[in-house]
Amino acid sequence: MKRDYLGEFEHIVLLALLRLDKQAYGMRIRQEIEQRTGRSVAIGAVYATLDRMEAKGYVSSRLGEPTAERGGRAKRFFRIEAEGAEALKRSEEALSRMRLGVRVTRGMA
Amino acid sequence: MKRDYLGEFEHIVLLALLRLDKQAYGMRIRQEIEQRTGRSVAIGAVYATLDRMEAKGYVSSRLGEPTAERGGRAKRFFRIEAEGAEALKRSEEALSRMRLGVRVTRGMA
DNA sequence: TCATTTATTCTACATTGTAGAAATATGAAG
DNA sequence: CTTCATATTTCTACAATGTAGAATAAATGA
Repeated sequence: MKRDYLGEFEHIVLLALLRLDKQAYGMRIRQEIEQRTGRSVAIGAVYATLDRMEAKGYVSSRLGEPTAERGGRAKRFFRIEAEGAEALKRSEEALSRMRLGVRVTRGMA
Repeated sequence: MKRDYLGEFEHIVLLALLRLDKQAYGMRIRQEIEQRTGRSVAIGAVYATLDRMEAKGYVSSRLGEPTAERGGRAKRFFRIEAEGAEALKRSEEALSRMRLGVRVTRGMA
């Protein structure tokens, strides 16, 4: 039952990675999503999603230098991999084609 | 754990409803999604998703006239309800805000 | 060493996604 | 009226994704 496109939250997390670029680590990703979308995000949800996408090869991670400025554990930075970018593209294109010609944000009913 | 936005497939199905308008019944919805997105869709997936969204008040359904032209069971037509339209709008807007300023379909890596 | 801070990891469960066989309802043919 | 072919929905079971929050870890400075 291997899927080749993204779930809703996976989609949002990948967009956050692109958006944050080198700054993409768990806590920051969560903050970015909360600020942009206005919805609250459990930190566990972010990591679970990232871990699963890493297992699929969609993202990779590396530990940052332990040079935090005011204490605290080292950051784990994530970046999108080619397969993740492709899945993102597929999902974006599928939605885009479904949306073609329909008014989605005005007088939908 | 009540969600106020859509899963990926729910999202696509709602877009299909808008797109098909009065023609929106299970088999046709499936066909529309397959044609637009290029992915194959199990008919059970369509109904399960529609049934769950109906339970949430996102869509409603009514049975069509049993006046099929070449035999076959009556169609069950679906339409999007106000709450579904709102959820769709929220999902679209969340994605849209996450996408703002990032190149999603070109040179993403 | 302890308190504080920042961040990740873990565990458990809810919701959504998926597949395909089974069932239902019709019209047409015999 | 019985059977066949067709169109469509319904059902069942399981896999994948989403979510929550407590627990744990690692670093700093007093």
